[in-house]
Amino acid sequence: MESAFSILAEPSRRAILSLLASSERSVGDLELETHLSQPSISKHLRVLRDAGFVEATVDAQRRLYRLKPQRLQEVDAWLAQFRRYWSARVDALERHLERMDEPNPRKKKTRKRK
Amino acid sequence: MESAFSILAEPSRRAILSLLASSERSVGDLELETHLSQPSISKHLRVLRDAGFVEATVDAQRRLYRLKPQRLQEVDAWLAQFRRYWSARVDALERHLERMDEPNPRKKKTRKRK
DNA sequence: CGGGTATATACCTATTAAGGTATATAAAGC
DNA sequence: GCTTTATATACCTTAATAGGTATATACCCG
Repeated sequence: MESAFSILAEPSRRAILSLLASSERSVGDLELETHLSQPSISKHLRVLRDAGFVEATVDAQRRLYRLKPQRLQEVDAWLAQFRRYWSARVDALERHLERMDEPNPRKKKTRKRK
Repeated sequence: MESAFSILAEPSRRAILSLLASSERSVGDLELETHLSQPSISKHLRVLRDAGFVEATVDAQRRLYRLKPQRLQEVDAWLAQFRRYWSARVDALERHLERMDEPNPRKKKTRKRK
């Protein structure tokens, strides 16, 4: 499966997701609320749907797209490992302790090249 | 500036950042801890540095790379708009209320094509 | 059924970006 | 000074992807 990040790398897709964050929308709605052409919107929605970021329901000729949060949660989860860098003050201690135990002896002879 | 997401789209770069999350490392350290070639590591570090995700200090021939959290915080901030989808139960109410006020009248005549 | 509306897709082209190999730069230490 | 170590960069080739235009599909309504 495509990584969540590679899907989100595309600015138009992020814009679409931001719009869908507030409520579901049709392709036409999205066309009006972005500067994108209709085929472009449809193609991005296809990518987002295949990747599990959105789902659609049929309303006559329209397709109503809405957000599916799981893939975005993945990103949130990946970020967890870095959050102590900005979350709380106490965590500065954690980082300090880790520096005490780095993988770099920082002096003396070195490893060898293959 | 390149979007944080496009930088993170590359799996090797995410791996490098994950390693740096625990402590700073030299290029050689990273080479040993990943399956990447040295030029590949250097090139990814270059991208990460230019994008502000890491910084380096000189230690003789070595360069010691460490994390700079700001760009990752950007991602965290962008995610904020979606967090109510998975954070608390109360937020389900929010979403429900928004659905009451969608941009789709969902019946009757339509807009015109240019 | 026919015309207009809504969305999806095919095809083409251009750009970007990644990996590989080779090489350049620079410092270490004898 | 020469050799080894550490990292950066150049060049090449290949693959992925985005946007555009044109067209297909499907539904609505009179």
